[in-house]
Amino acid sequence: MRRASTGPASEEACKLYRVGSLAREAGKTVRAIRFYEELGLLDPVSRTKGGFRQYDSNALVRIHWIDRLQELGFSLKDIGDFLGTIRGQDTAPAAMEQLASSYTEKLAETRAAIARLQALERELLDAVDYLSACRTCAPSTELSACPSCGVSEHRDVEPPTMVAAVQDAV
Amino acid sequence: MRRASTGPASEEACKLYRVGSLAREAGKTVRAIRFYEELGLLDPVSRTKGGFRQYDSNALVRIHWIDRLQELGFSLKDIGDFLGTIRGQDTAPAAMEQLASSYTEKLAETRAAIARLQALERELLDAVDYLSACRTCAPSTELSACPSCGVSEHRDVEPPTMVAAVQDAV
DNA sequence: CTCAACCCTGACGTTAACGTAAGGGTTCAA
DNA sequence: TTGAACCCTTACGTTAACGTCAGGGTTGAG
Repeated sequence: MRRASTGPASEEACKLYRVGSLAREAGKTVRAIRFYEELGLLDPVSRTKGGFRQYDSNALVRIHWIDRLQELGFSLKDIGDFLGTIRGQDTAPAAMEQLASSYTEKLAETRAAIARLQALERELLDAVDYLSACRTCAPSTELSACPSCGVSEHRDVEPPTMVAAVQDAV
Repeated sequence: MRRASTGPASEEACKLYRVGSLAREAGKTVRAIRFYEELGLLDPVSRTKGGFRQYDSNALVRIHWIDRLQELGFSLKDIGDFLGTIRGQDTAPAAMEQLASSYTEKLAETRAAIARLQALERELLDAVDYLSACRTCAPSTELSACPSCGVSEHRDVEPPTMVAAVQDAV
C-alpha cells in the first residue's frame, strides 16, 4: 500500500471516466480537455480499443490545478513549460525545488496583483464618494456644467481621476 | 471661464499633441490610440488641415482612465458602452448617477477578485510550506517516490492540491 | 442486433487588443 | 525648397483558449 487517500489507490480498478463525464465533473467542455491534451497538460491514462480516452480521478486534480494556475495568470503554454521543467529534473528533490521556486515567484506576483487591485479599490471609492454629492444637484443641470456645478461639496475640490476623465464625454 | 484646474483652462491656446507625442506621454503606441478612436473612446480635439490628429491634455486623463478600467476587467468594448450610456443621459445628475452605479458594481467585483487572489495566495503558501520539507529529502530519490517519500514532515499529511497535481507528472 | 448517445480526428472560425506593412501625404526647421 | 521625421488610411497578421462543424466510428443497454 502506498499512500493514505489521494483518490483511489494503486493497482485497484478505480473508476475510469471518458471525456464526457470527466468534463462534466470538472466543469469544463470536452473540447477544453482535448485541448489540454494537445498542449501536453493532461494525458488520458489509457484508451479503449475503440480509441476512447480514459481518465482516472487524478485528472480531476490536474484540471483543478490548471484552473488555479490560470487564475494566477499562467497561460496554458506557461503551464506546459512548467510541467516540462519539472519532468526534466531527474531527482525528486530537484523537481520539488523547481516547483517551490516557481510558486514562490508567483506568490510575489500575486501579492503585487492584490496591491494593485486594492489601489484600484481606493480609486473607485474616491470616485463613488465624490459622486455621491451629485444626488443633490439640480436635475436640470446639463452635463457640460459638471466640472463647476453648484454643489457645494465640489467647490474647490479636485474631481478624482476616475470622474474627471468622463466630464467631457459629451 | 469654465473650470478650476482640470488641466489648461478654457479658450486659452493650451498645448496640442499629435498622436506620436501623446503616445509617448501616455506610454501607449500610436496604433493603440488610433484604435481607441475607432472604438469611440477617444477623439482628437481637432485635425490640422493636412489631417493630423490633435489632442490636448484631457486625452492623457482619458487614457489613464481607460487603463484603470481595463485593469478592473472592463474590455474596451465595455468602456465604449459605458461612455455611450453616460452620453445617453441628458441631465448631469443622471449621468453621474450612472457612473456611480457602474463604479459601485465594479467595486464589488474588485473586492471579490481580491478575495480570490487572497485564497490563491493561501494555496501557494501551503504548497511552498509543504515543499520546504523536500530540501531534506535524499537527492537520489526519484520523482515517482514522491507521494510517500521518507521525509518525516510528509508522513500522514495530505499534500496540498497544488502539489498533489504534479506528483504524477512524470 | 440496433440505435441513441458518445467519441474520434481534422480543420476552420472567433474574440480581444492591438501589431505590422504598404503606399503615400504633411510638417517644419535649416 | 528640401528632407528627415511624422502622420494618414487600408487592410491583413497575431496570440490565446477554446468553439464549432463535418464526416464517420464505438458503446452498451434493451
